[in-house]
Amino acid sequence: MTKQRALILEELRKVRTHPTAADVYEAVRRCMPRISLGTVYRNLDLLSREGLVRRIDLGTGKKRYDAFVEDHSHIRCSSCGRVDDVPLHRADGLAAMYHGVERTTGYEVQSCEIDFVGLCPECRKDSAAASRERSSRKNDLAGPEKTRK
Amino acid sequence: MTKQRALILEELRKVRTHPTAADVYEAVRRCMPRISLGTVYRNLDLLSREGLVRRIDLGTGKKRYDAFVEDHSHIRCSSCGRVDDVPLHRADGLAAMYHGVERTTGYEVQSCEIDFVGLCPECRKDSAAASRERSSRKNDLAGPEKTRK
DNA sequence: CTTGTTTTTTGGAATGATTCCTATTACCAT
DNA sequence: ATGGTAATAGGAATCATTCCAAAAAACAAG
Ligand SMILES: [Mn+2]
Ligand SMILES: [Mn+2]
Ligand SMILES: [Zn+2]
Ligand SMILES: [Zn+2]
Repeated sequence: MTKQRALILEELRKVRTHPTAADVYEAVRRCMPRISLGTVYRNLDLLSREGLVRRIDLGTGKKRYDAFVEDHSHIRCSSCGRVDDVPLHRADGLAAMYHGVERTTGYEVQSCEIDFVGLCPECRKDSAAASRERSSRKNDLAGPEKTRK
Repeated sequence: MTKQRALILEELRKVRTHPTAADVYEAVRRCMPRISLGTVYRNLDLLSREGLVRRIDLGTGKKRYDAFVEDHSHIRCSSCGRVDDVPLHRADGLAAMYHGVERTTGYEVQSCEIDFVGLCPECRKDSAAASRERSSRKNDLAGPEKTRK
Protein backbone atom coordinates (compact mmCIF):
# COMPACT_ATOMS: atom_id res chain seq x y z
CA MET A 1 0.00 0.00 0.00
CA THR A 2 1.93 2.98 -1.31
CA LYS A 3 1.21 6.60 -0.42
CA GLN A 4 -0.34 7.17 -3.80
CA ARG A 5 -2.61 4.16 -3.53
CA ALA A 6 -3.64 5.10 -0.01
CA LEU A 7 -4.48 8.64 -1.06
CA ILE A 8 -6.48 7.49 -4.04
CA LEU A 9 -8.51 5.21 -1.82
CA GLU A 10 -8.92 7.90 0.82
CA GLU A 11 -10.19 10.47 -1.67
CA LEU A 12 -12.52 7.96 -3.21
CA ARG A 13 -13.94 7.15 0.20
CA LYS A 14 -14.75 10.80 0.80
CA VAL A 15 -17.32 11.02 -1.93
CA ARG A 16 -20.36 9.17 -3.14
CA THR A 17 -20.44 10.81 -6.53
CA HIS A 18 -18.90 7.91 -8.44
CA PRO A 19 -16.05 9.93 -9.95
CA THR A 20 -14.26 9.06 -13.15
CA ALA A 21 -10.54 8.32 -13.22
CA ALA A 22 -9.94 11.91 -14.30
CA ASP A 23 -12.02 13.18 -11.37
CA VAL A 24 -9.99 11.09 -8.95
CA TYR A 25 -6.82 12.38 -10.57
CA GLU A 26 -7.94 15.97 -10.04
CA ALA A 27 -8.84 15.34 -6.42
CA VAL A 28 -5.65 13.50 -5.57
CA ARG A 29 -3.55 16.08 -7.33
CA ARG A 30 -4.48 18.72 -4.79
CA CYS A 31 -2.58 16.77 -2.12
CA MET A 32 0.04 15.21 -4.34
CA PRO A 33 0.63 17.44 -7.33
CA ARG A 34 3.22 15.24 -8.98
CA ILE A 35 1.12 12.09 -9.16
CA SER A 36 0.55 10.82 -12.67
CA LEU A 37 -2.69 9.87 -14.36
CA GLY A 38 -1.19 6.49 -15.18
CA THR A 39 -0.66 5.82 -11.50
CA VAL A 40 -4.27 6.66 -10.80
CA TYR A 41 -5.46 4.26 -13.47
CA ARG A 42 -3.13 1.50 -12.36
CA ASN A 43 -4.05 1.78 -8.70
CA LEU A 44 -7.77 2.04 -9.35
CA ASP A 45 -7.42 -1.13 -11.35
CA LEU A 46 -5.39 -2.79 -8.63
CA LEU A 47 -7.80 -1.74 -5.90
CA SER A 48 -10.76 -2.97 -7.87
CA ARG A 49 -9.11 -6.33 -8.41
CA GLU A 50 -8.59 -6.58 -4.67
CA GLY A 51 -12.22 -5.75 -4.02
CA LEU A 52 -11.57 -2.47 -2.23
CA VAL A 53 -13.04 -0.45 -5.05
CA ARG A 54 -15.80 -1.09 -7.51
CA ARG A 55 -15.47 -0.14 -11.14
CA ILE A 56 -18.70 0.95 -12.81
CA ASP A 57 -19.33 1.13 -16.52
CA LEU A 58 -22.69 2.62 -17.38
CA GLY A 59 -21.97 2.81 -21.09
CA THR A 60 -21.40 6.55 -21.11
CA GLY A 61 -17.82 6.45 -22.30
CA LYS A 62 -16.01 6.94 -19.02
CA LYS A 63 -15.76 4.37 -16.30
CA ARG A 64 -16.57 5.42 -12.76
CA TYR A 65 -15.21 4.29 -9.44
CA ASP A 66 -16.90 3.60 -6.15
CA ALA A 67 -15.27 2.95 -2.78
CA PHE A 68 -18.53 1.65 -1.39
CA VAL A 69 -18.41 -1.98 -2.25
CA GLU A 70 -21.49 -3.10 -0.40
CA ASP A 71 -24.08 -4.72 -2.61
CA HIS A 72 -25.98 -2.01 -4.44
CA SER A 73 -27.06 -0.84 -7.89
CA HIS A 74 -26.86 2.53 -9.62
CA ILE A 75 -29.07 5.00 -11.36
CA ARG A 76 -27.87 7.64 -13.80
CA CYS A 77 -29.70 10.83 -14.66
CA SER A 78 -30.25 10.97 -18.41
CA SER A 79 -30.25 14.76 -18.24
CA CYS A 80 -27.34 15.86 -16.06
CA GLY A 81 -25.38 12.62 -15.90
CA ARG A 82 -25.09 12.27 -12.15
CA VAL A 83 -24.95 8.77 -10.74
CA ASP A 84 -26.61 7.79 -7.48
CA ASP A 85 -26.85 4.64 -5.44
CA VAL A 86 -29.84 2.37 -5.49
CA PRO A 87 -30.11 0.33 -2.30
CA LEU A 88 -31.55 -2.75 -3.92
CA HIS A 89 -32.11 -5.44 -1.36
CA ARG A 90 -31.05 -8.20 -3.66
CA ALA A 91 -31.09 -10.72 -0.87
CA ASP A 92 -34.63 -11.90 -1.43
CA GLY A 93 -35.40 -11.95 -5.12
CA LEU A 94 -31.93 -12.36 -6.56
CA ALA A 95 -31.29 -15.94 -5.58
CA ALA A 96 -34.42 -17.02 -7.37
CA MET A 97 -33.49 -14.84 -10.33
CA TYR A 98 -30.04 -16.41 -10.59
CA HIS A 99 -31.54 -19.84 -10.41
CA GLY A 100 -34.09 -19.07 -13.08
CA VAL A 101 -31.41 -17.71 -15.39
CA GLU A 102 -29.22 -20.76 -14.87
CA ARG A 103 -32.12 -23.03 -15.68
CA THR A 104 -33.16 -21.21 -18.83
CA THR A 105 -29.70 -20.45 -20.23
CA GLY A 106 -27.51 -23.30 -19.00
CA TYR A 107 -24.96 -20.78 -17.80
CA GLU A 108 -23.42 -20.85 -14.37
CA VAL A 109 -24.24 -17.33 -13.19
CA GLN A 110 -21.37 -15.53 -11.47
CA SER A 111 -22.67 -12.01 -11.09
CA CYS A 112 -25.31 -9.62 -12.23
CA GLU A 113 -25.51 -5.89 -12.58
CA ILE A 114 -28.66 -3.81 -12.55
CA ASP A 115 -28.41 -0.27 -13.86
CA PHE A 116 -31.22 2.23 -13.95
CA VAL A 117 -31.62 5.37 -16.01
CA GLY A 118 -33.96 8.17 -15.13
CA LEU A 119 -34.40 11.79 -14.15
CA CYS A 120 -32.87 12.95 -10.90
CA PRO A 121 -34.96 15.08 -8.52
CA GLU A 122 -33.23 18.28 -9.70
CA CYS A 123 -33.80 17.59 -13.35
CA ARG A 124 -37.37 16.55 -12.69
CA LYS A 125 -38.00 20.04 -11.36
CA ASP A 126 -36.23 21.60 -14.31
CA SER A 127 -38.12 19.54 -16.84
CA ALA A 128 -41.38 20.25 -15.07
CA ALA A 129 -40.59 23.96 -15.15
CA ALA A 130 -39.56 23.70 -18.79
CA SER A 131 -42.72 21.91 -19.79
CA ARG A 132 -44.78 24.48 -17.92
CA GLU A 133 -42.98 27.16 -19.86
CA ARG A 134 -43.35 25.24 -23.09
CA SER A 135 -47.08 25.01 -22.72
CA SER A 136 -47.35 28.74 -22.22
CA ARG A 137 -45.07 29.74 -25.08
CA LYS A 138 -45.46 27.18 -27.81
CA ASN A 139 -42.05 27.74 -29.37
CA ASP A 140 -39.20 26.13 -27.57
CA LEU A 141 -36.47 23.82 -28.72
CA ALA A 142 -33.63 22.73 -26.58
CA GLY A 143 -31.22 19.84 -26.61
CA PRO A 144 -29.50 19.19 -23.33
CA GLU A 145 -27.80 15.87 -22.76
CA LYS A 146 -24.13 15.48 -22.46
CA THR A 147 -23.31 11.84 -22.86
CA ARG A 148 -21.28 10.66 -25.79
CA LYS A 149 -19.14 7.83 -26.94
CA MET B 1 -34.11 3.25 -45.95
CA THR B 2 -31.06 3.03 -48.20
CA LYS B 3 -29.63 -0.20 -49.58
CA GLN B 4 -26.80 -0.12 -47.09
CA ARG B 5 -29.09 0.40 -44.14
CA ALA B 6 -31.44 -2.35 -45.30
CA LEU B 7 -28.57 -4.80 -45.70
CA ILE B 8 -27.16 -3.97 -42.29
CA LEU B 9 -30.52 -4.61 -40.71
CA GLU B 10 -31.03 -7.80 -42.72
CA GLU B 11 -27.67 -9.25 -41.71
CA LEU B 12 -28.24 -8.30 -38.11
CA ARG B 13 -31.59 -10.07 -38.17
CA LYS B 14 -29.94 -13.27 -39.36
CA VAL B 15 -27.95 -13.82 -36.19
CA ARG B 16 -28.48 -13.91 -32.47
CA THR B 17 -24.83 -13.60 -31.58
CA HIS B 18 -24.92 -9.88 -30.72
CA PRO B 19 -22.17 -8.88 -33.14
CA THR B 20 -19.98 -5.83 -32.76
CA ALA B 21 -19.91 -3.06 -35.35
CA ALA B 22 -16.82 -4.67 -36.85
CA ASP B 23 -18.60 -8.02 -37.06
CA VAL B 24 -21.52 -6.42 -38.85
CA TYR B 25 -19.09 -4.67 -41.18
CA GLU B 26 -17.46 -8.00 -42.07
CA ALA B 27 -20.81 -9.68 -42.70
CA VAL B 28 -22.21 -6.87 -44.81
CA ARG B 29 -19.01 -6.59 -46.77
CA ARG B 30 -19.53 -10.01 -48.29
CA CYS B 31 -22.58 -8.70 -50.16
CA MET B 32 -21.47 -5.11 -50.57
CA PRO B 33 -17.70 -4.98 -50.64
CA ARG B 34 -17.39 -1.23 -50.99
CA ILE B 35 -19.42 -0.29 -47.92
CA SER B 36 -17.49 1.71 -45.38
CA LEU B 37 -17.14 1.13 -41.68
CA GLY B 38 -18.36 4.66 -41.05
CA THR B 39 -21.60 3.86 -42.83
CA VAL B 40 -22.08 0.81 -40.66
CA TYR B 41 -21.58 2.85 -37.51
CA ARG B 42 -23.84 5.63 -38.66
CA ASN B 43 -26.65 3.33 -39.69
CA LEU B 44 -26.44 1.19 -36.59
CA ASP B 45 -26.74 4.38 -34.61
CA LEU B 46 -29.63 5.57 -36.72
CA LEU B 47 -31.44 2.23 -36.48
CA SER B 48 -31.00 2.10 -32.76
CA ARG B 49 -32.39 5.60 -32.39
CA GLU B 50 -35.42 4.47 -34.36
CA GLY B 51 -35.88 1.45 -32.14
CA LEU B 52 -35.23 -1.14 -34.85
CA VAL B 53 -31.94 -2.17 -33.29
CA ARG B 54 -30.75 -2.37 -29.75
CA ARG B 55 -27.28 -1.26 -28.77
CA ILE B 56 -25.68 -3.24 -25.96
CA ASP B 57 -22.71 -2.14 -23.90
CA LEU B 58 -21.52 -4.80 -21.50
CA GLY B 59 -18.41 -2.90 -20.49
CA THR B 60 -16.05 -5.05 -22.52
CA GLY B 61 -14.77 -2.29 -24.76
CA LYS B 62 -16.84 -2.94 -27.87
CA LYS B 63 -20.52 -2.25 -28.19
CA ARG B 64 -22.75 -4.97 -29.56
CA TYR B 65 -25.89 -4.79 -31.64
CA ASP B 66 -29.10 -6.77 -31.48
CA ALA B 67 -31.93 -6.79 -33.98
CA PHE B 68 -34.20 -8.50 -31.49
CA VAL B 69 -35.72 -5.60 -29.65
CA GLU B 70 -38.19 -7.51 -27.55
CA ASP B 71 -37.73 -7.05 -23.84
CA HIS B 72 -34.87 -9.25 -22.67
CA SER B 73 -31.59 -9.22 -20.78
CA HIS B 74 -28.16 -10.61 -21.61
CA ILE B 75 -25.55 -12.88 -20.14
CA ARG B 76 -21.89 -12.87 -21.13
CA CYS B 77 -19.49 -15.75 -20.66
CA SER B 78 -16.54 -14.59 -18.61
CA SER B 79 -14.37 -17.20 -20.29
CA CYS B 80 -15.07 -17.11 -24.04
CA GLY B 81 -16.95 -13.81 -24.28
CA ARG B 82 -20.08 -15.01 -26.04
CA VAL B 83 -23.29 -13.18 -25.28
CA ASP B 84 -26.64 -14.91 -25.02
CA ASP B 85 -30.17 -13.81 -24.38
CA VAL B 86 -31.85 -14.07 -21.02
CA PRO B 87 -35.64 -14.21 -21.36
CA LEU B 88 -36.36 -12.35 -18.18
CA HIS B 89 -40.07 -12.05 -17.60
CA ARG B 90 -39.82 -8.52 -16.33
CA ALA B 91 -43.56 -8.10 -16.45
CA ASP B 92 -44.21 -9.19 -12.90
CA GLY B 93 -41.38 -8.05 -10.67
CA LEU B 94 -40.15 -5.06 -12.60
CA ALA B 95 -43.01 -2.69 -12.05
CA ALA B 96 -42.65 -3.08 -8.29
CA MET B 97 -38.89 -2.70 -8.65
CA TYR B 98 -39.23 0.55 -10.60
CA HIS B 99 -41.65 1.87 -8.03
CA GLY B 100 -39.38 0.94 -5.16
CA VAL B 101 -36.42 2.66 -6.81
CA GLU B 102 -38.44 5.80 -7.46
CA ARG B 103 -39.50 5.91 -3.85
CA THR B 104 -36.04 5.41 -2.39
CA THR B 105 -34.08 7.60 -4.83
CA GLY B 106 -36.49 10.32 -5.87
CA TYR B 107 -35.64 9.66 -9.49
CA GLU B 108 -38.20 9.19 -12.21
CA VAL B 109 -37.09 5.83 -13.60
CA GLN B 110 -37.02 5.63 -17.38
CA SER B 111 -35.34 2.31 -18.01
CA CYS B 112 -33.29 -0.42 -16.45
CA GLU B 113 -30.78 -2.88 -17.75
CA ILE B 114 -29.91 -6.19 -16.16
CA ASP B 115 -26.69 -7.85 -17.30
CA PHE B 116 -25.45 -11.20 -16.11
CA VAL B 117 -21.96 -12.67 -16.22
CA GLY B 118 -21.22 -16.35 -15.94
CA LEU B 119 -19.87 -19.46 -17.60
CA CYS B 120 -21.55 -20.73 -20.75
CA PRO B 121 -22.36 -24.45 -21.06
CA GLU B 122 -19.29 -25.05 -23.25
CA CYS B 123 -16.91 -23.35 -20.88
CA ARG B 124 -18.49 -25.11 -17.92
CA LYS B 125 -17.49 -28.43 -19.50
CA ASP B 126 -14.00 -27.16 -20.26
CA SER B 127 -13.45 -25.85 -16.78
CA ALA B 128 -14.84 -29.05 -15.26
CA ALA B 129 -12.48 -31.12 -17.43
CA ALA B 130 -9.56 -28.86 -16.57
CA SER B 131 -10.20 -29.14 -12.85
CA ARG B 132 -10.57 -32.92 -13.09
CA GLU B 133 -7.23 -33.05 -14.87
CA ARG B 134 -5.68 -30.78 -12.30
CA SER B 135 -6.75 -32.94 -9.38
CA SER B 136 -5.58 -36.21 -10.97
CA ARG B 137 -2.22 -34.73 -11.86
CA LYS B 138 -1.86 -33.57 -8.29
CA ASN B 139 -2.25 -37.21 -7.22
CA ASP B 140 0.31 -38.89 -9.48
CA LEU B 141 2.78 -36.09 -9.69
CA ALA B 142 4.95 -36.15 -6.59
CA GLY B 143 7.77 -34.29 -8.28
CA PRO B 144 9.14 -31.02 -7.00
CA GLU B 145 7.74 -27.78 -8.27
CA LYS B 146 9.96 -25.60 -10.31
CA THR B 147 9.42 -22.44 -8.40
CA ARG B 148 11.74 -19.71 -9.17
CA LYS B 149 13.10 -16.80 -7.28
C1' DC C 1 -32.19 13.59 -71.07
C1' DT C 2 -30.23 17.80 -68.62
C1' DT C 3 -29.69 20.68 -64.65
C1' DG C 4 -29.71 21.70 -60.11
C1' DT C 5 -30.72 20.29 -55.17
C1' DT C 6 -30.63 17.25 -51.32
C1' DT C 7 -29.19 13.06 -49.05
C1' DT C 8 -25.96 9.49 -48.25
C1' DT C 9 -21.74 7.26 -48.59
C1' DT C 10 -16.59 6.98 -48.62
C1' DG C 11 -12.21 7.06 -46.95
C1' DG C 12 -9.38 8.91 -44.06
C1' DA C 13 -8.24 11.78 -40.25
C1' DA C 14 -9.29 13.06 -35.51
C1' DT C 15 -10.79 12.04 -30.86
C1' DG C 16 -10.34 10.49 -26.30
C1' DA C 17 -10.38 7.15 -22.67
C1' DT C 18 -7.48 3.69 -21.41
C1' DT C 19 -3.33 0.94 -21.63
C1' DC C 20 1.49 0.22 -22.36
C1' DC C 21 6.40 1.23 -22.02
C1' DT C 22 10.68 2.56 -19.86
C1' DA C 23 13.79 5.47 -17.51
C1' DT C 24 13.79 7.15 -12.98
C1' DT C 25 12.70 7.12 -8.28
C1' DA C 26 11.26 5.31 -3.71
C1' DC C 27 11.58 1.50 -0.67
C1' DC C 28 13.84 -2.18 2.02
C1' DA C 29 17.14 -5.35 3.81
C1' DT C 30 21.64 -6.25 4.08
C1' DA D 1 26.26 3.14 1.35
C1' DT D 2 24.93 -0.77 -1.79
C1' DG D 3 22.27 -3.64 -4.31
C1' DG D 4 17.90 -5.54 -5.51
C1' DT D 5 13.01 -4.89 -6.03
C1' DA D 6 8.70 -2.59 -6.58
C1' DA D 7 6.25 1.53 -7.88
C1' DT D 8 5.91 5.84 -10.24
C1' DA D 9 6.06 9.64 -13.88
C1' DG D 10 5.70 10.97 -18.22
C1' DG D 11 4.71 10.18 -22.51
C1' DA D 12 3.69 7.28 -26.45
C1' DA D 13 0.61 3.81 -28.31
C1' DT D 14 -3.83 1.62 -28.83
C1' DC D 15 -8.26 1.16 -30.56
C1' DA D 16 -13.25 1.74 -30.73
C1' DT D 17 -15.79 5.33 -32.15
C1' DT D 18 -16.84 9.83 -34.22
C1' DC D 19 -16.09 13.55 -37.37
C1' DC D 20 -15.31 15.69 -41.81
C1' DA D 21 -14.74 16.99 -46.74
C1' DA D 22 -15.29 15.40 -51.04
C1' DA D 23 -17.53 12.17 -54.26
C1' DA D 24 -21.54 9.67 -55.43
C1' DA D 25 -26.26 8.68 -55.48
C1' DA D 26 -31.09 9.77 -55.29
C1' DC D 27 -34.57 12.97 -56.33
C1' DA D 28 -37.26 16.70 -58.59
C1' DA D 29 -38.61 19.36 -62.01
C1' DG D 30 -38.00 21.53 -66.66
MN1 LIG E 1 -22.36 3.38 -5.58
MN1 LIG F 1 -30.29 -10.19 -27.31
ZN1 LIG G 1 -30.15 15.26 -13.32
ZN1 LIG H 1 -17.90 -19.60 -22.76
